[in-house]
Parts: sequence; structure tokens; C-alpha cells
Amino acid sequence: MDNQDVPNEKMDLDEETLFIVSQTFKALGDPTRIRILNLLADRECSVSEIADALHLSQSTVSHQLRFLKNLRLVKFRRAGTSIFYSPDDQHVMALLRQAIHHACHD
Amino acid sequence: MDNQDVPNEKMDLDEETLFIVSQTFKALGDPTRIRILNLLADRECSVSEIADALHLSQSTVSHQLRFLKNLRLVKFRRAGTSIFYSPDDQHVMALLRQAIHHACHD
DNA sequence: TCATTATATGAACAAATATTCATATATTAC
DNA sequence: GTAATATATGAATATTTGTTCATATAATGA
Repeated sequence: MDNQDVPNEKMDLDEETLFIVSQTFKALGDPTRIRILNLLADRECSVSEIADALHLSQSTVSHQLRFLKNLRLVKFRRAGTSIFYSPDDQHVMALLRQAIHHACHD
Repeated sequence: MDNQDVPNEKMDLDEETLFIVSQTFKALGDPTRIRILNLLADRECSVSEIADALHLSQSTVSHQLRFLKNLRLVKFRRAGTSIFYSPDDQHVMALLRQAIHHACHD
């Protein structure tokens, strides 16, 4: 029932693929980033909205958003002095959704 | 086309779920552990087989296997003096397979 | 029992990481 | 222009993490 669309290719991982995959999972391996992405999955948010919603400092949120931005996991748009962030990688968001689903139901 | 089986539940993450999810992704966030799991996805292996196949020291492999074992991501069976490891969490293996697939094809 | 082989483990170390604090940058309103 | 607000950034710090080295444990065969 899981992942009919992902063929079970037996492959050796080349250096680049390995790097991308580990980077991706590393991004999802921190509670703060998970909470941020989970919030953005629900709605686009400004930095201060994220900080307020998750009880985090502005600096912490900004640092983590830079991390996520560098990996192109989030995108942003400016609106006045605010900057609104939203998810930008559906594959990674799917991984997160799946992991949360499994953690909740197993 | 992705993840029809994972409903898009908007949920706040409780502490425990957050911990499980971040632990899971942390496990997948290291190149060495990815290589080990990717190898085990193909075939059951002893510690020394893993070390040989991936050009890692016995100690490194053993330490990482303990890590994966603690999270119940791998299981093992003894055969003489050898111990053979294999995957023990189909959900996590599915996440890995998906991530590799996406990294290769995007 | 003793030697051999395979694996596990603890300590030490270096490298990576997340957060905080202070401050810089940028936009808007006046 | 200046003040106010929102966000970004760099340095410092504490913690976590991955590997190595040395050694311990466990099973086998002579």
C-alpha cells in the first residue's frame, strides 16, 4: 500500500545523491525545523508569526529559515517590512507528512 | 501522484511525536547510516560484510548499527560468530527509498 | 583450555550544530 | 532626513555527533 510510485531500484549511491539525501534528512532532523515546516504546511507565515506561534526567538527562526532557504525547502515573498515564507519542495513536505503520519499511527 | 495514502492532517505536533519524527530523520541524516541502510535494503549483511562493502572500519559500522538498532530500524540474527543485520522498519525504508528516488530524478 | 575470528563498547577527540546576544540591513511612515 | 518595525547576520557558546583507538565480549574449532 505504500509508495507504488517509487520503484525499488537497487542502486549504489553516488557521492552527489548521497549528499543530497543526507542533507535533506538532516534538514528534517531538527525539532525546530520540523515545527516550522509543519506550520508552513498549514499556512504561509511571516518570520514573526512563526516565532510567536512556536514560541521561538526571532533570531532562531531567521537562522533556521536561512538553512531551509539554502536547501530550497522554503520560498519567500516580501510584503512591506514582513517576509512571508512557504514550503517550496513538495517531495520533502511529503516525506515530513508521511513520517508524522507513521509516528502518530504506529 | 504522491502519497495518496497519507491524508493531509493538519495537526499540532505533540512533544512525543516531534521527538520520534526528528529522531527518525536524524537517523537518516548521516551518509554512513544511509549507505548501510541502502545496502541492507538489498541484502542481509554481517557487520564485516558491511564494513568491506562500504570501506568502513568495523568499529564505525558497529557503532552505527547500535544507533540503528536502538531506534529499531534494523534487526539482527546471530550465525556462529557473525551477526547478520537487516532492515526492521518498512516505513523508514520507504522514506529512504523515496528520498533517493527524488534525489536521482529531480 | 587456548587461539582465532567476529562483534561490541567506552573513552577521547574533532567536527558539526542550534541557540543566544548584539548589531546590521531594509522597508515604511512621518 | 529620522523613527519605528521586521528581518538577517556574525560571533560566541554549549551541545551533539561521528570516527578512531584500544580493549572487552562472545562463539568456534583445534
